[in-house]
Amino acid sequence: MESDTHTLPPLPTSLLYPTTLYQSPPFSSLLQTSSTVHVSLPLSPLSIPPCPTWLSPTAPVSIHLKTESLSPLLDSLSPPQFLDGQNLHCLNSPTTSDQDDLTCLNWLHQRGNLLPLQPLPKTTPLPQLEPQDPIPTQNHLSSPSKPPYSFSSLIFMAIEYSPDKRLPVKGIYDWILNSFPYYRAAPGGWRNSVRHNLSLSKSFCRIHRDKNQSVGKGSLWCVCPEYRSALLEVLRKTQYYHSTNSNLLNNPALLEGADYGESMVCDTVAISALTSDNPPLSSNPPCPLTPDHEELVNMEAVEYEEEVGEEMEKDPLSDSGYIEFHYYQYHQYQYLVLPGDTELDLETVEILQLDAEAQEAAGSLLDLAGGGH
DNA sequence: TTGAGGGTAAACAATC
DNA sequence: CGATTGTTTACCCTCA
Repeated sequence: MESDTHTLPPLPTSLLYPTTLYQSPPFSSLLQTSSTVHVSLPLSPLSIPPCPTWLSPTAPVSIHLKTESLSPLLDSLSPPQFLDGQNLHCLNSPTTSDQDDLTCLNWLHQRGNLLPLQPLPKTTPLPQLEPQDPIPTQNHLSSPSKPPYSFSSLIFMAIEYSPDKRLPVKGIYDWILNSFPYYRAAPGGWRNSVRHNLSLSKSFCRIHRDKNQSVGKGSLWCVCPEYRSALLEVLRKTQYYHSTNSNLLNNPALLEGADYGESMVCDTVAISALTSDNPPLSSNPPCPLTPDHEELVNMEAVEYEEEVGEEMEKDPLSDSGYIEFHYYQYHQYQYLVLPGDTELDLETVEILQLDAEAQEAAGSLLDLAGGGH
C-alpha cells in the first residue's frame, strides 16, 4: 500500500459545494466571529448528479484547520456558484422548517442551474465501481455511460428535485435528459420505460391537473409518501455501491438505520424525515463517527472561540472546530481530500492518500459505522 | 431452480 | 390527425 502523497490537478469546484454545515452560521459570520469553522466539502462521485448529503455514502473525515488558512477556500466557494445565501440558509438554519424536511433537497433548486452538471475534467480521479471501468460520469463529453440508477430512482430524483415535488411526464423526461446525457443519445425506448414505471410502480401517484390551469398534456406525478423511504433506500444503495464499492450495505445494522427517524451511520447526513407523518428532526443528528476521524489524520490543535451562536449547541461538532472533508475510496485506496500546506486554495488542493495505518483506522471506523459485522 | 426486481418493446386507448 | 400520455401485457435478464 502506498503511502505517498499525490498531487492532483485542481479539484473541480463543482465537487466542492457544501452539503452539510451542521447548523453552522453562514460563512460570512464564521469568518467574522470564529477562529475555526466547520464545513463539509463532499466529494460526490461524478457518476451521479449533485447529490444531497443523504445520498452521500462516505463518512466524513474531520480535520482541524486554522481559519486564517481557510479564507481562500471560503472565498473560492463564493456565490453564485453554490454558496448563495439561500443555500447557506438551507444548509444552516435550523429555523427553516421546509429546509429540514426531506433531507433538504431544496438546496439543489436554489443552486439553480447546477443541473446539468458542470463539465468536469477527465483527469480527476474519483471513486468508481471498478478500477478498469471508465469513469461513468455523465460529464464526459463523449459517450456517457448509462447511469446505474433504475428508472424508479431516476423518476424519484426528478420529482424530488422539482420545486413542487411533482412533475409531468415531460418534466421527468427533461430532468433525466439534463442530468444524464446518456439518454440524449439513447433510443427513445427509455421514455416508454419511464411511463411504464410510473404506471406500474406503486411508488408514484398521479395528480390530476386543475383543468383551469392545465397546460400541456397529462397529469402531474409525485412520490407516494409511504414509498418514499423505500425509494430513498434504493437510491442510497445504488449510490453507495457505485461510489465506494463497500460492503457496508450488507451490514444489517446499517440498513436498520434506514427508518429515517435517525441517522444512518455518519455519512454527513442529516437524514430527516422522509414522510409527512414522520416529522423531520429538528436538528441534524449527531455524527458519532466524526470525532473518531481524528485518528485518521494528524490533528493540529486549534483554538476555538465560542461565538457561533446558540444553534451551534445542537451541532455535535460545533465545539470541535473541525473542518470536514470527505474521504473516499478509489482503486481500493482511501483518499482524503484536504488543502495543501497552509494555504487552502482550490487551485492547489491536494488529495492525500492515507497511509496504511490510516486506512486501517478508516476501515475500522467504517466497520463501526456499519454497526459491526 | 425460483421468485423478485428491473429493462425493454409493443399494443392500445385517451387526451391535447 | 399527429403527438403525447397512460395502461397493460409480454418477454428477457440479473441476482439473491
